[in-house]
Amino acid sequence: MNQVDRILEQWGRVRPDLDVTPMGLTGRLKRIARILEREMEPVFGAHGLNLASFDVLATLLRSGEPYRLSPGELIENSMVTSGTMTNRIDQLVKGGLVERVPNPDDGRSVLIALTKQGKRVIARAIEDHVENLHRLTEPLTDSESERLDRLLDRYLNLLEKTD
Amino acid sequence: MNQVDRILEQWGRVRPDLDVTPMGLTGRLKRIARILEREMEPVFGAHGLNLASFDVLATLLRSGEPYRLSPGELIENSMVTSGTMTNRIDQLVKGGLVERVPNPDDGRSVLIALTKQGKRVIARAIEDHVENLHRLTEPLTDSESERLDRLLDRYLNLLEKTD
DNA sequence: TTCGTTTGTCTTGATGTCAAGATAAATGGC
DNA sequence: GCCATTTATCTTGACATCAAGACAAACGAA
Repeated sequence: MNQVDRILEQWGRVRPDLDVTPMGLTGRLKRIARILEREMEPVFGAHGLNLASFDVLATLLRSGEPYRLSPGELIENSMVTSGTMTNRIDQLVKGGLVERVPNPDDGRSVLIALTKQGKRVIARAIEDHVENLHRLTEPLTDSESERLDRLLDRYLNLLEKTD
Repeated sequence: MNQVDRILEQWGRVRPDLDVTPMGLTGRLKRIARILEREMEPVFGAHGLNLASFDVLATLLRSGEPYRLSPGELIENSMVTSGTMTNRIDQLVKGGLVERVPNPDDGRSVLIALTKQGKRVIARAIEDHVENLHRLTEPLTDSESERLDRLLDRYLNLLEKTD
């Protein structure tokens, strides 16, 4: 009996007219996501990063050579607004991890490029992060992980389709 | 093929030495949680609330008569810091939805009590919210919802045990 | 070519959150 | 009963985010 179950029970007592079944699923999702986020942050911190800066650098690294993307491309990958991305980039520029270079194909745009130091930092951070993810998912059996991943995949596809 | 799958594929190309399998599960979780949150906000907004104020009011309502809890109890329910809860309560007091009353059993503490208006607002908001949750989970079949909920329940219990 | 529209990025102001510490009451060993 | 410690809440300062709008370049229909 965990926190979410207790919440469902309370609603059943106070508002028995409501069918709160879906709250179990969404509540657990939210809670798990929150816990995972908090477990990830210290690993980012060990490399001088936070969730936001790690997110941008990792997107650049996995885009492959020459490790350059426009702010617009970074925004698509991160589900944040343009103002947020400007701020994230500013911080990274200040830390010397990326630089803004003019986009030769579009005068309105710039390209965000990993610096040498930025590449070094994210290349190491991603290793620790992946190791941390293994630690965080390993309590589940392989079969459970697979089934959970499949169901999440299906749900995500359904949610994205609805928009 | 969605965004998360694309990310896994990119990592496979750029860093084939890393086993990024767990990233699928955690990435989808995060993304779904984010989408759900954004789908919920407009419903809260329709009642003059946001996620934070809805959270506090709903906790008070489902606690049952006399709809009073200490800030500490609210903090336990919401996974936020004490400073955050102080701010949330301040906003609700300003809006006339709750009031701070002295705690007769403990001079350090106060009780946060739903006002008449607060109770009216949250009682209506919770109905719309539950209806919205049904909409958001209904693309899944009953069987899928159940299996997903069971797996999330197990994962949440495992994560909370580890702490 | 021209000029209105679209696109890509940045700016501004407000808000919600957190960490760290302040404050005041309650608790407990002596 | 006294005082150090613990507990409950609030304060402060910093920061990430968002919505709305500003700005400049690119586009496209006439």
